[in-house]
Amino acid sequence: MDAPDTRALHEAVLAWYDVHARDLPWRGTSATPWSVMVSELMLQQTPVARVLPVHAAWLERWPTPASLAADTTGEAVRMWGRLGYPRRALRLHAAATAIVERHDGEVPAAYDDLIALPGVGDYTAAAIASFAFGRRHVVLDTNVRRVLARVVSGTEFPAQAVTRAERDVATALLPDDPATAATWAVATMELGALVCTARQPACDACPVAGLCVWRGTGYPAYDGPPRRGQAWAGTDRQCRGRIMALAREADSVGAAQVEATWPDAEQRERCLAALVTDGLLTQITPGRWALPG
DNA sequence: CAGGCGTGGCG
DNA sequence: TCGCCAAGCCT
Repeated sequence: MDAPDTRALHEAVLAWYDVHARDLPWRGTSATPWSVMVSELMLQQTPVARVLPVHAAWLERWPTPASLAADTTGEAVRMWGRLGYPRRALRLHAAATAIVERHDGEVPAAYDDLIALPGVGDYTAAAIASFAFGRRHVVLDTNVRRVLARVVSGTEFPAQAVTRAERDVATALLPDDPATAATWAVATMELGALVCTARQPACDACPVAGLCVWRGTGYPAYDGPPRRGQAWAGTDRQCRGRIMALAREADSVGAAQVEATWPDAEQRERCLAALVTDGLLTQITPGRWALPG
């Protein structure tokens, strides 16, 4: 089966998005670049439903990069709540500081300026430039990668890391007009999020089912290397999470409270020290810790 | 560059 | 139930 016709693909996906796009607060003309940037950091590895309330509260409290930069990292971590990966809160705070220092408090529009900010990698830089400023960039997130793997390449899942071939496919498919390219980017992401999902793709509802190589070749099973899972029980990540949950809920925590969170003393102390090193906690007195003030 | 880094919902 | 998954980044 041949790769789908680019024009037919564009028309089908864009028409579908026009009807089915979710009305998310960081989309649309009223969303500021800062709102888009905050959403992108929060959405890294985190479902939309969990981001929505935190994003709203965050922008209410810190409507500009300067307002966040003027507050403490500890307050940023506290507001981050249970979104997970709390170092993202530190990076967002650091990015806000850099934006004030280097860009006069305005979120930059250029990819090169964006990717130089803490917590902003290739995907996030392309996403902000595209969604907030209408620029033309290849936006390769897990959704887009899965959609292109199936529709164009005929495989159920993409490789572990982005390959050159994969980027070439995405580049070739990117519409020439910047505004259309930006819509294409968000539309392919949305298609992956709502229809072409990882576990149970809703091909009946898919606008490009008739063009899809994976479907057209009978849904060949994934035959690549085993996909990386995430260990959890007993790991440092779980231990760190327990300690951070305590710290978010109180002004400060004592050694006895920390002890009660985790039985293995050596691991507990190691994680506590690492959290301090990471800047997520500070030792305020001997045997007492708090979010950094 | 493979592995570490949170959290919770869902099939 | 429990493994898989959710708009990655950093080292």
